[in-house]
Amino acid sequence: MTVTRVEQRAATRRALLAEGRRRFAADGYHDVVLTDVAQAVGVTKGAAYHHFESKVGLFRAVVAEVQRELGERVADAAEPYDDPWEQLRAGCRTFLAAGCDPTVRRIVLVDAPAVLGWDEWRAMDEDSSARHLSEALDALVKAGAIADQPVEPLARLLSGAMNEAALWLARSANPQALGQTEQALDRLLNGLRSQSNQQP
Amino acid sequence: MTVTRVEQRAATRRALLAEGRRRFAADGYHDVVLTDVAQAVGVTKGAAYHHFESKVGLFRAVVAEVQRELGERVADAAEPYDDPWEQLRAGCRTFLAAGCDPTVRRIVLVDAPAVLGWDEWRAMDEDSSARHLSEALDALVKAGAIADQPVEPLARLLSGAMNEAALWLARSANPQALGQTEQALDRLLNGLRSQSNQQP
DNA sequence: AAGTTCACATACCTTGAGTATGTGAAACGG
DNA sequence: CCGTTTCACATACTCAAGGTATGTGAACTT
Repeated sequence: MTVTRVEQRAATRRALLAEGRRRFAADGYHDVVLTDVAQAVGVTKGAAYHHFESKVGLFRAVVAEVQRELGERVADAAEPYDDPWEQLRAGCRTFLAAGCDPTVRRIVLVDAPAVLGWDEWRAMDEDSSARHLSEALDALVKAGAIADQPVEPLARLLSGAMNEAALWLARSANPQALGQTEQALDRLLNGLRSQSNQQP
Repeated sequence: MTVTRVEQRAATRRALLAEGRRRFAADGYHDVVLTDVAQAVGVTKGAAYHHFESKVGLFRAVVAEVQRELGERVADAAEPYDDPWEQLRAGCRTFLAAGCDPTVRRIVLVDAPAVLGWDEWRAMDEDSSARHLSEALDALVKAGAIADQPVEPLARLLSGAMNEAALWLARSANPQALGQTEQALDRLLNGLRSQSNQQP
């Protein structure tokens, strides 16, 4: 019952990643101690440093994983629609809901910018979910559905709006809050429509 | 040339606060070492712990100070206008510009949520700048200028939008970015106007 | 079967936050 | 004016945790 090295290596790495993810989400980056993460997985700190160059390195890998999953969920939600407006709305709503997940919330939205620095965080965000937003807006501009304008500032505004709204929603006890936020977001987006194209 | 104790105490506290503010803004919370802050001011770490209960305590005091100044700037910018729409726009524009300040950026927008926790950060934000936003929106709803709706979700969306946009603007080399962001924000806000009230 | 690689374990170092206690000058009471 | 108290710090120490240097045994190679 001997195990190959590549198998073992991959298993350990996955285990460290999973345990780190759990703890980073539950306790926040600062309160997680690497030795404990390793011990919980049945290895020592040395193993963690063999797989990741540092505590930040493990965190970075976790952030990348969570971001990638988030991006996929957003993309999957938008994909079935043909109308770019509906794609945008579906993506936004999925993001709002997903951002309330404690893992996304704590790891990606709260800790990552401070731990990795805003520039790196933004680069990772762009690679995953924020890219979909820019693309959707770009499609709407090209289709003439919204006023011709630079997409980047708009994408940043909307991305930040949804990030913050998700953080807030996760803390809200009001069950209507999600629906109200979606409505408010719809109103804001509606402001972008070309004049001939307004909806009530 | 003997100095009273209250004077001395106040002077030391102010100096620690100022030096901490400089370093937190320049290096980020994690890379600032309390001993160095104290030494730069001509006292030892003991003094810092006498005035603030911890490193986080000093940081919290700095955040509160920066937040308060920011809130005042926003309020001052809005105050001269009578029209609530113009008050909102002026406040938003001032916030966008102020958020690019490295001190606000790093201390308030990047580090504070992770270091103090999102809940405390939000409470402080609400006490200073975000409150003005809610009040402005509330006035617009009551005046019938924008559709009747819960103000809180909308305020969160807009607050997050401007926070993120400010972070992005600070990193943008494009001199037109600020103007483009202001335009995009205007378009979004315009979507809130009551139907009878749309503007080009 | 001998040698090499490598996925870890072990032992150690270092930094920095936090604490416990000391001290001397201002405040205060007589 | 003098003894006492207060307090704004300084000094010396503890401890947790990130990081590093090196050892080791099992898998892989030849």
